[in-house]
Amino acid sequence: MAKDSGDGLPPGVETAWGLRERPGKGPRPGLSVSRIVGAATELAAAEGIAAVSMARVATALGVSTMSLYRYVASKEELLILMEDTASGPPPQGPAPEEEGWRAALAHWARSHREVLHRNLWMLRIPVSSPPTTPNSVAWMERGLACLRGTGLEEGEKVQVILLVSGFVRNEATLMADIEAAARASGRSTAETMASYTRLLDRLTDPERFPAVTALLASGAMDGTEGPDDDFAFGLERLLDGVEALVRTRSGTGR
Amino acid sequence: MAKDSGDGLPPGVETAWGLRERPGKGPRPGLSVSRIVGAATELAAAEGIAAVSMARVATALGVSTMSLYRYVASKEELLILMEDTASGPPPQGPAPEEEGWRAALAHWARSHREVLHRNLWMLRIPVSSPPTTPNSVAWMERGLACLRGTGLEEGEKVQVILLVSGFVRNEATLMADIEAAARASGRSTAETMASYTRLLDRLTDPERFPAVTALLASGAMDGTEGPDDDFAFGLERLLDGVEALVRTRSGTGR
DNA sequence: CGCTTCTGCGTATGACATACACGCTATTGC
DNA sequence: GCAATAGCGTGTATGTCATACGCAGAAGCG
Repeated sequence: MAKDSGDGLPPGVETAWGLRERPGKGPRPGLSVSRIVGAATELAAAEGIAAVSMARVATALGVSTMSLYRYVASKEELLILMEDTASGPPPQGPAPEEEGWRAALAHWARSHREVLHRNLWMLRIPVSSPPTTPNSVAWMERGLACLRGTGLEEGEKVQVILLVSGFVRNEATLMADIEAAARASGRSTAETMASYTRLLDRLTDPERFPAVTALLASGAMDGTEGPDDDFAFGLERLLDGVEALVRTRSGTGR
Repeated sequence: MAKDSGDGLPPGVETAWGLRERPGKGPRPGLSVSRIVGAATELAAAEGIAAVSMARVATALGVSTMSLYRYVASKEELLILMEDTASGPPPQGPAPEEEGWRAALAHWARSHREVLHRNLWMLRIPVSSPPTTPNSVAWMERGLACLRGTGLEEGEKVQVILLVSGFVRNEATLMADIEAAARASGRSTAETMASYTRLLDRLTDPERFPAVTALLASGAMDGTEGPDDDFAFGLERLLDGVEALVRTRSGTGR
């Protein structure tokens, strides 16, 4: 009865939290969750998330497909575990007391972005359930910690964190999409953008789409701004918005 | 030679733009792109995007699976067209000259949200290419138009629009995920949230996760705030951030 | 009329997640 | 020592999916 450690947490996730002792009954396991996750991640990094099928992961490990199900309840669980290990623990970063919440949160956001950048396949995993894996909770923890001393209510802090992480994810996805489209067509990202603007230019009647036409004419879409600038721009806007809120509260603002 | 209207625009998308005349040669088509899209959308609304397979759409229309490929080059194209028709044309909304860019952009964002809310399946479609369908360009047009008179550069306007639409999409996805999880477990969203916080509470050691522990203790996760409040909160932050930028420019700020 | 072109469709291919049942293995209680 | 037991690896099977290919008939063109 008390074997299961509580609410319906998937077995692999329980392993990740260090719960679930191995009851050394049957034959010794020839595999491990982490080996499976490792192989799957390698596959995803090399050929994209679409290449991650139970069959291919199994052959990469030299076992049969069905063996994996002894360690992982479903493919979805495998993906969640991949995400958790790829995220890794959050970085230390500057403490909000020393350099202010803004620097701390900006560092957190940039670290988050780097993780996604290094593991672009993460962006293609459909989100299905709220985060319950150790590292994702740890990231949440660090994000919240950035907002110590701002005077924000706890609920507001979560919202801010969700706002920032959503932005990071979004920005990274946009960039990854462009790069993926470029790679698919065998051209550079700049060429891809250029052909896209040319297409838009051909499609948009200046009368029906004056603002788009003006945008295209301005040359702003010619890709002189790199993705790093885009990210920095969005993050500054976001943090400005948060700062406006923080200033209305009793925090020091430091 | 000059039959194809230019760069590699998918045939169904060309139809959506009104290009591509029917060369009345063969037998009259018994189907149409819009009928296919309609059936697929009904299916998605009723059973989620996962239920949309070429086979099921075809049977819903009383034709064979392969017939669909006479109208649509691939399933991906079908999804794009579904998205376009479900979005519909953007709303008129207040002109920035009358009520200010902020009210205009807020209205744009809310309308965007309503579309997603009415068609939750849209959130599950993997984004693959930059928007080239008529309605998506029209939405972009209206978004840009909201920023008339702000003094922002064209490039900045796109970034702001991308920022806001990313936020809307993100917020809607978060909410849809919770609702989906609730429906899957047969409980209400409030119960689902409660069981989630209980789970987190059990997992998080107060020493390792002080901020999360404080959050849980504060009762802020007890779901008294509805999703509408969350959305309004995030949007205000975002617009505050944009406003900070606008104020540094020569625009009237009106 | 004959030619071209487009239609709908049947069949086939190869990939996929996963249920199920079997035989085997290490440990535990006796 | 020994049997019961639980965990392990795997083979086979099922049902679903997107889509390539080729055929037969229809509609318009000359």
